Amino acid sequence: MSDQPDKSPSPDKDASARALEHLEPGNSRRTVLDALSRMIEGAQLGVGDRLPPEIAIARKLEVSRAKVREALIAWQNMGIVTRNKKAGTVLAAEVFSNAIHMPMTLKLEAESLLRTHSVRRPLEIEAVRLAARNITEHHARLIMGRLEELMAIYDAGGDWRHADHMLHAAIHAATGNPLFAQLVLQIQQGFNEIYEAPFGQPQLGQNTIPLHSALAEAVARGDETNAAEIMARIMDMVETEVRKVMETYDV
Amino acid sequence: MSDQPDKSPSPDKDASARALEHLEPGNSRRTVLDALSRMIEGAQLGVGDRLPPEIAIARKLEVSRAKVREALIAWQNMGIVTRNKKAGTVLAAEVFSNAIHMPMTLKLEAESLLRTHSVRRPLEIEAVRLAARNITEHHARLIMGRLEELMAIYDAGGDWRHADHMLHAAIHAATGNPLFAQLVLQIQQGFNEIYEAPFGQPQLGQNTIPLHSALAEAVARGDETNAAEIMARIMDMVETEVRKVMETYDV
DNA sequence: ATTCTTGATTTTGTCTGACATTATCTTAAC
DNA sequence: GTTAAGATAATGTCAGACAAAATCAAGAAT
Repeated sequence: MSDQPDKSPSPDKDASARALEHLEPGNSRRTVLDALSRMIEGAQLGVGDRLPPEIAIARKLEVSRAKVREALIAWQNMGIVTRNKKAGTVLAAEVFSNAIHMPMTLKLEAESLLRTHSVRRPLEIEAVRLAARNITEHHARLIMGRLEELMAIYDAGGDWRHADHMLHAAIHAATGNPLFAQLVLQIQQGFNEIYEAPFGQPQLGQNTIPLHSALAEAVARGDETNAAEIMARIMDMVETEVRKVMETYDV
Repeated sequence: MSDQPDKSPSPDKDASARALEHLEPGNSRRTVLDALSRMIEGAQLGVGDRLPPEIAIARKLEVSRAKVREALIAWQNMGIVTRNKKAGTVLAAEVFSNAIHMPMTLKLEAESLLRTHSVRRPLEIEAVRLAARNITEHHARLIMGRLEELMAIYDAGGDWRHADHMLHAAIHAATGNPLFAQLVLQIQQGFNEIYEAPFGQPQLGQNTIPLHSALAEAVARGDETNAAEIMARIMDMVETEVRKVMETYDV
């Protein structure tokens, strides 16, 4: 058994202790988060490092534990840290002491993912239907080209998200109606913003990639019904995955 | 001294008391925010209305004040509510707006009527399907009320467009997914902008009004299939009308 | 020697009750 | 009528205790 420099045994504890020394009382408004930011910067904490326990922070900062708690929970809600019973509070995203005001990124309200998805679903289905109906040789070639790129990256185990997006964009283009592309793009962005931040699990939709071959072919061959059917199946699979993730994380 | 209906002295208090009755214990994780969401929806609270005080919520929900506090602070951080000492917690944004941080600045201007319509179509159909599936007595009553208003104005030969819009809004509300309302509203606005300016013929969709009775009833009775069918017919009729107008004016 | 179990420990999660602070409302004085 | 002082009601803060859960370590069983 070789050493595992990736997940060293107790870097957290070191980091946590080191970090504590960078905390100073200094009481004023917005103290806690600022102090923590300075601490993180000063102690050079990175993603995966552990923050000191609430009670230690509270003592060092000379405030009550409740106040520290609320501050840390605020960060948790922003996806900056994760919090677990014995594991403590762990940095999940880079924190820049200035950028903490984070302009109200999106927070995960319980069902926002599913809501977003349920709007995307009919649009995507209608889009492939239209694309199949209005398919031209030019667009068919474009779609099959994008499919090829996607499958190459997917088979190689790379990050297929961009390629996936390009394939869908090609299909939207084939509808002859740019509104579909615009709308679905925006919805998709909203979806990703909601999803990636809190869960940090980029592989949502992975299972649907193999289905994309059949989808692209159906569209290229002009088979409206089949294309719509496959897209419906893809959308349902995504929904299932979303529900599973939500369950896992008890959202 | 005349009364001031605009800034009534204590509407908050009314709202706050009314709201309290929509709170139910139900304990699990993430309870508090969910319960509050339901409360806001149930009591029909809007921007500017006041939530009950922390302690009242805590008692009603049978949890500690600290827990309620953390939940409310989370919403505060999201910009959903504002909190002040004596003023209490006040709704600052629609609760579900956080699900939709998307800019949603659709540039519909240049697009043609038909393009707009073909995006609206699947959304409206899916919306009535969802509305019928999730229909509640409250929403059913709301929809039928709006239908009555619409038909009264229509029969009297008045300008029914606002009433029509209100009916559709009620249906969107019944879906439980505010994204539908937002999207369709924007698309509809784009549609109107494009249409009214060049053609100045406000009665587009006139023929579909009689169908709205059947639509509203189908939704209210929870008949997904029938509702979707009728909506599809309505959308097709609108499309036919648009084509006719375009032909007439040689667009 | 390895695996499994069991218990101790640490940390967050929750509750309780009290007091401080402050924005608003009320009342009284000018 | 306007201003000023006090009462009030809400959030803000604190301290201390216990519960729950994840990790860690030691010992037992294979």
